[in-house]
Amino acid sequence: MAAMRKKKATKTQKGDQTKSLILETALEIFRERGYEETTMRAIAEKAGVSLGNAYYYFRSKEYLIQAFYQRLHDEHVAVSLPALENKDSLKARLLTVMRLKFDTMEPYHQFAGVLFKTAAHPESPLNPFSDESDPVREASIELFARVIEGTKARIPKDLRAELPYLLWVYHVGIVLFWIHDPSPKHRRTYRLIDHTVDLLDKLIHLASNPFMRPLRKQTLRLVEEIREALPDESEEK
Amino acid sequence: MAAMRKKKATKTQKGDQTKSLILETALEIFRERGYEETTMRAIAEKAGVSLGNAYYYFRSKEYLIQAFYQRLHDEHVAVSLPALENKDSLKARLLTVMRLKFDTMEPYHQFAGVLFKTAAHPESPLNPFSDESDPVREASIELFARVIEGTKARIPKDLRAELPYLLWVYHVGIVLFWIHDPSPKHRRTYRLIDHTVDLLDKLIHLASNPFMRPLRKQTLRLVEEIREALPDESEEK
DNA sequence: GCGGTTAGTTGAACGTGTTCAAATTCAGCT
DNA sequence: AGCTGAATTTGAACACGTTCAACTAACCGC
Repeated sequence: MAAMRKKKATKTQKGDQTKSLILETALEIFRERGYEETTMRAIAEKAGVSLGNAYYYFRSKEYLIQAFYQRLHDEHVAVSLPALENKDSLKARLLTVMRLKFDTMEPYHQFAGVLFKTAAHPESPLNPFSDESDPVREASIELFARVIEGTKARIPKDLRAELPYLLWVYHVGIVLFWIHDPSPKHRRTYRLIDHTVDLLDKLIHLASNPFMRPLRKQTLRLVEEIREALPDESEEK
Repeated sequence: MAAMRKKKATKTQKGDQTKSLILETALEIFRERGYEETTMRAIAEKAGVSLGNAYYYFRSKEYLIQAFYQRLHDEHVAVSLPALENKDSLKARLLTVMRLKFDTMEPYHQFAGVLFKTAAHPESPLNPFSDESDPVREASIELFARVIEGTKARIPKDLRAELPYLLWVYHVGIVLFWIHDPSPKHRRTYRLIDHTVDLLDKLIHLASNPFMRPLRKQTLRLVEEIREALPDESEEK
């Protein structure tokens, strides 16, 4: 029941090696050809292992994406933390993190779509909403907590507590937009970020107004209810 | 380029018959066994046609879902319109339509997940956001326009114009929740509807306050930008 | 060393979505 | 009736994700 880090622990050093060899190879072909067009056979062949061996380490093709997503997040954190150091305002900090997110994802745009395709499916292991123990989601929310921690804005406690999660949901929305964004260099996504961050900043200040307290309370209660309802079936067979 | 109603026109009366026979059969097995567990072979066999024949009328298994979604919407409209007749307030009207939506979808809960699984994929023909000519989406937004038309609430023109679309997006969100909702009879979804409708009602009134005009304008400009960016590739081969 | 247990690896086989060239039906025309 | 071309129908073949029984390699206690 507790959150365990890995799906299937490799027991040997050699096993680790093989596993990451397969993952590297898979990501390489994904980047070149996209997800659908990459066959498990091609991955296995290029990695120099048997087809069955790939399935020994990754329960399905989808699980390769989860590994990819993990890696992407690590990279995002790695570039975000230094960039945040000299930023004070909530707006600047959020803007920084959001922009860097998509800088990081850039090379994978064409096959990132599949992430949502599978992620939205309730029974998919990649579903970002269910599976309480999903480490990537937790870590991602954690990053938004950092964004907020570092600012001096006067935000009520109740809102402050939910804000990391809310920003994470917001970021999922922008990712969804980005996936569909056909504009060159995804300029539209960046413009959308600029505008939404500006708006969010204003909304947060508005919501922090004592005048807004009842409505804010009601909204937050709702958010909490939704959060509770979602993480359920962590089937972790 | 113009919105054409059907993907692939059947040219004969007999063709129409075969097509709907296949669809009926498919929906029946879907309801019994779920989407993933239903094979095209099983559909063809039960319908008494060949495998290839099913593909003559439905380009892929996914297209069967689109047809299902169309039918579901028709049914929803059919029960919604009469129910709206004796309701005046925006809140009551919205509540009615939302509840009926999920009453209608109830029998299909277990296989509705696949809708989102594929719908979120940018290249999927089911993607509810792209494909300008998608008749189901248009019709669905139209229903929310009806919800608003029938009320006397004083809503500014600019907001009134975007509200049908915004409510449609809201409804998509609730559907997403419902798909994941494991509570018996999906009570949680209904509770969520009650709460969110209440909140939306308040928000709409708040946004209609002259005091809120600048923020409202900014938000609506943003919504418009997002809407413009999305519908793109209607590949209609 | 040896037996035994566990980890890792193999590739054939299966089920399923999809394609396609060929066969069949059918309506309209001469 | 016979012809023609389009609409419809067929089923074999293909490609791919996934499974699994069997095999090999590595390690551990004796």
